[in-house]
Amino acid sequence: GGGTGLGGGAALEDAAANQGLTVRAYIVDQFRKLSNAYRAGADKGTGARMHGSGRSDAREYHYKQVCAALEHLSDSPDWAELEAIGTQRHGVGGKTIAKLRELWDTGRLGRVDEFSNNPEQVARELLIKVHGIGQSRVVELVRQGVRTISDLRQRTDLSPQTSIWLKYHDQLEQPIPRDHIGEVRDRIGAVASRIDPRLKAIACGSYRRGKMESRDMDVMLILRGAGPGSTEHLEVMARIVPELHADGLLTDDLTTPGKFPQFGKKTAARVTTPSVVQAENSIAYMGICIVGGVHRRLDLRCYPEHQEAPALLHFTGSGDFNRFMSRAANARGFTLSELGLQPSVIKGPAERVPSGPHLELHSEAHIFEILRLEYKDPSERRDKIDVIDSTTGRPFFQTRESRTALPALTDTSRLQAHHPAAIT
DNA sequence: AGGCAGCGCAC
DNA sequence: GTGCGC
DNA sequence: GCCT
Repeated sequence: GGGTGLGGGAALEDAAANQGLTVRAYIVDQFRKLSNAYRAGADKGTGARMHGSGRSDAREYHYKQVCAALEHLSDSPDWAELEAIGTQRHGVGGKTIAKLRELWDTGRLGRVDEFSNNPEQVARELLIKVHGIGQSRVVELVRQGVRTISDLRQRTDLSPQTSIWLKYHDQLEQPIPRDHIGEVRDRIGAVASRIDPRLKAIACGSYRRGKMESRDMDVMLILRGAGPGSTEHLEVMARIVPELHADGLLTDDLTTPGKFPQFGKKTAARVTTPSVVQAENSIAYMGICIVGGVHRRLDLRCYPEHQEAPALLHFTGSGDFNRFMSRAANARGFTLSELGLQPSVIKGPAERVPSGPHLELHSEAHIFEILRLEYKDPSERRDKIDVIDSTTGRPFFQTRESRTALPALTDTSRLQAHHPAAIT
């Protein structure tokens, strides 16, 4: 390829330097902007049916893969290194290489400029950060003229969850210091063991991945001794949330913790809807707590002990890592979720159905082992390229050769021989 | 041409 | 069932 | 947008 002539890549180096970034960081930033733009419905906001309209989700996904690949470049890649990822990295194709070439030659991406010069697109990317405003609502709100958070506050048709979240908008945007999350876990753990001494609290999410700061708090409760068939863990949320309000930790609920809305005074849900009945047995809680005088988002979930390993894996993330690990599981003939791991097969169009029992999972490492994936410490679970095929030692989604399901492992009888206590 | 993770909760 | 969050 |  060209670009190795005099001054090749100078425009790119200048653009990066102007922002105080390495060339790699600048390139990743540009593609991350594309991913964010498509998440915010970049090709859905305009009435004109442009080419590719309606593929926002897939493109967001695509550009996330591209960012993962680009993260593995050197600080100052030459053109040969950039071009090489087109053949070396799964998910990077011709259009992406063309965009890299555009960056190399001009230091800019026309598509990014297009988006940042479009006030409606800028508004969509701002407003989609609000809790409860997703791609669908943001497109409609912006179409109706909403441009700023202030505009949004004027609306009378916001969901209760969105209204609550907006009350603390500025505080919720602030990063949470690591220490605060450990403190909240301990407070929840103390309250939990008063309710039932079998309960233990574990902080997951980016905290467990070792980050010094987090965007929210993710705490998991495990009911020790609870096995398959037990439903006791479903009653925990309705009992503990009122206690956490009384303790002064919780200030607002974004989900209904149970059938006692009088305890969660500011609960977002109404009293008589079917969802409240359903919420009697909820395993997932989302709310707002206050630590060190600052309001923070808190997610709380409760699982029986036999689901500890898959739940821990799932809620430790990252989200991208989960998606690609699940895809790897599918390719191996399994379905993976926070509830467990079980053999499954494709049946008909777009339908995957279980073909065997949930396996007994002793630990996170056990899950990696069954799937023949290299164990990754929580701090190493970042993206697609961290999902490693342990039979080759290479990223699961990097080779072009097709992979086969694991014959020995999709054979359920043999599986149960290896793991005699498979769970139905 | 179909798939891109899989689930719980609000509505 | 759709929208949303994780 | 890319893979199968």
